[in-house]
Amino acid sequence: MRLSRYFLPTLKETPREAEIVSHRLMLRAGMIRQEAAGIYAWLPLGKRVLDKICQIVREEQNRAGAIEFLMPTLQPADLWIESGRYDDYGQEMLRVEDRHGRPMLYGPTNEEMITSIFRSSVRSYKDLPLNLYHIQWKMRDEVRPRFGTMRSREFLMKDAYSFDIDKDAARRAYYRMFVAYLRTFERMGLKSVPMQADSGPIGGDLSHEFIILADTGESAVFCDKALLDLPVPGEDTDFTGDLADLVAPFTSGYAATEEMHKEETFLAQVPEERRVSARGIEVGHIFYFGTKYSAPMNAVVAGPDGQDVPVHMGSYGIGPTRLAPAIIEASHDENGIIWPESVAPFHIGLINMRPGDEACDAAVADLEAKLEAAGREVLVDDTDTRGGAKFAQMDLIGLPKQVIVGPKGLASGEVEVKDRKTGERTMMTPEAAINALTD
RNA sequence: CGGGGCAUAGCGCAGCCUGGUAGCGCACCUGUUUUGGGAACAGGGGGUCGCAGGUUCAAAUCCUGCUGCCCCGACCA
Repeated sequence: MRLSRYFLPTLKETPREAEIVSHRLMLRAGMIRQEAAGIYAWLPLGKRVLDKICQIVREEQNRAGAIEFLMPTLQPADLWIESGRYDDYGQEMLRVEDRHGRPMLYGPTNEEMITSIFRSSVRSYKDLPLNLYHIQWKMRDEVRPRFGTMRSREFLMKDAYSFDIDKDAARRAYYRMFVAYLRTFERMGLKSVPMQADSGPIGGDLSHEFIILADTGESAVFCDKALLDLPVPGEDTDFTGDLADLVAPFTSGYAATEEMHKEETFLAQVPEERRVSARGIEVGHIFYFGTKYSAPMNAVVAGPDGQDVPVHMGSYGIGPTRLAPAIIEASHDENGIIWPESVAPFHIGLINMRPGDEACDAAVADLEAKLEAAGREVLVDDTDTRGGAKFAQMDLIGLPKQVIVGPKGLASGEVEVKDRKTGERTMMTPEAAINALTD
């Protein structure tokens, strides 16, 4: 991609409304633009990041046996009246009426709709287990949206819904998502800590929030440092088996958000040197809720004995529009964003120091073609901006690697390769650069 | 929803107290010189001063009402 033909409205100065670093950097890097309180447009660079995040989420959901589909953003109110949540949800639910006067709503979540879809098509326990997910925009009309897309009113959410014949099968489904979540966040370069969450009226221990530690986190969290060092299950995990043994290490240590925190237990259970008291960002939430929706909405299947029983359900959420700022909170420096390779909008920033200079143009075009042929995504700065400004902008948008092509280097047949994270700069031949960048 | 603040060019701001027909920096356009870590000079374009009323010969400025946005708290993926 050539910067001269791209749409990348970066800002030198920070818009006044942005308080936290990820919000400032997303605005400055031209990733997002605010359209109303808590409502954002995703500009091309931001859209690329969002797509990469969604793709990782998708791959790990699929790996864990979930099946992607898509439900609409607008839902008929009837379903919510049936579940009893239409009145409970209050003003956070954006309600609209269609031209026929039919009450509709912009979905804040989809339990009702998925239950309705399930019950109309699934009749037998033989069709279970089933886990369906989608990645769709949600709307929660919060009183005070803030922190950019970290807490927006309209947000993208991956929500998965599992259906099982009984509680034990539902637990296994829950563990599959548990492991999928650990893997998902790790692939984005995040250290996530599952923390037991309030499971509401259902009770039990099958509700976890996945928290990443960051100074700007919205809630205080407490955990055992040992949990931070646990290895995450690998790609070869067999999701068809019971994952209880894989999950156990993550649920055995102390980890709690402030709502669930019990100081006495924390002090008793965790040795002083391992006590972590920090702030966290919730990037995922999974829970088992039994027959909460299936019973009132009559989502039943015939069991082996031929008798209908309500299915046991769980739901599992990840917010990609929150993950983008969460990753930035975890990975930036004073110059801008530092994207982990896996979610970087482009892998390489290729800077032409002297556009119009024949040798520079040719070297850049050659590098661009070869890197792209090797599957690297390259953003070429071919603008006639001065060098300093190019460097600053490239650092701001945080591409993991930069290649700088200019007359000085080319005089000795070399280009400069720079690592965004370490700042390390190395002169090498274009061929060596291609090798170094296409491992 | 309680408390506080802000609204003037794309972004950051001054002007308002003491009314007189709008300014600075960055960004943008033209030209020249430049060019390896946010260039210099010269010229230029862009604003119904959030909206609606009112006071006045005259309102960005004073008064009233509204709207939007931000921050702290409570609430929430």
